[in-house]
Amino acid sequence: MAERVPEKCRVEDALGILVGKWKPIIILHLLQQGTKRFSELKRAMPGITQKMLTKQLRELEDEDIVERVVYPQVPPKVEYSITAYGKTLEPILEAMHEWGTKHTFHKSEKEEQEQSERASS
Amino acid sequence: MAERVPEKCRVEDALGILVGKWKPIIILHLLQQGTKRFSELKRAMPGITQKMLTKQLRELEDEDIVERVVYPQVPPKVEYSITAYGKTLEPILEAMHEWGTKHTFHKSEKEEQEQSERASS
DNA sequence: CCGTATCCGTCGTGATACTG
DNA sequence: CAGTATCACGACGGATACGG
Repeated sequence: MAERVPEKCRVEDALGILVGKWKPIIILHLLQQGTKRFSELKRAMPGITQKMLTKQLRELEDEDIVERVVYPQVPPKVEYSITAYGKTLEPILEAMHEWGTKHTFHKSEKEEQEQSERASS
Repeated sequence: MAERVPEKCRVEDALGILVGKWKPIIILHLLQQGTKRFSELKRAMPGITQKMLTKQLRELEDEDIVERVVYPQVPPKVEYSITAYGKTLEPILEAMHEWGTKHTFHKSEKEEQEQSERASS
C-alpha cells in the first residue's frame, strides 16, 4: 500500500470496464458457461433489451474483454466468448462477489439494529 | 466458481458502492491517510466541488463505509474516517488497482498493433 | 469551515418499431 | 436471428450562489 497514491491510482480503469448495468452479468455468464450465442445470452438475462445487450457487448468488445464471431449464414449466428484478457478480470469479480455475500449479512444486521432502536424509542 | 450463478450474483452490491466519480478516490485517501477533515479531502482532490464531495461522503456514510464526526465549535470541524466495514472493501480496490496497472500496458500494446496495421495498409 | 439550494447539460437506460 | 433507429426520461455530475 506504500506507493499507491490515490492520484495515480489505476482503480478507475477496471471500474470503467465493469460499470454498466449488465456488464458484470454478461462477463460472468461467459466466464462460467463459455461461448454463447446472442439469443442465449438474451434468454439468460430476463429484462435486458436487444439494444442494451448489443450495446454492452460492443463496449466489452471494444475493450477486448469479449470476442465476437459472426457466422455468415442464414439465419445469422453470432457467438460471444471471453478473451484471455477478459479472464484477467476474474479476480476482481471474485473479490466483489465474495464481498457482496458478506455485505448482505451486514445490511440485515444494520436493519435489525435500526428496528430495535425504533422499538425502544 | 461452481455455485456462483450469475442471476444470484452479489457483484452488483460492491459495484454499487464503488460507483461514483470520486468514491474510490475518497476511500483510498481515507484508507491510506486515516482520518481527514473535509477541507483536507477537498484540497487532496483538485477538481471536485464542495457539493460533490459532500454528496459522495454522505452516500458513503449511508452505506456505513465512512464515519463522520462533527465537532460542535466555531469554526466548524468535521472529520471523516473509514469504518471497519469500509476497510473490507480494500481487497477489491487492491484487485482493481493491480489490474489497472496491467491494463495500461495492454492498452498501449493494442495501440501499437493498430499503428503497425495502419502503416502496412 | 462546512455545508445547501438551484439550475442545467450530458449520459445511461429503456420502450418500441423496423431491417437484412 | 441479430441487430439498428428513434424517442424519451431520469440520474448524475458540475457551476454557481447563498447560509449557519
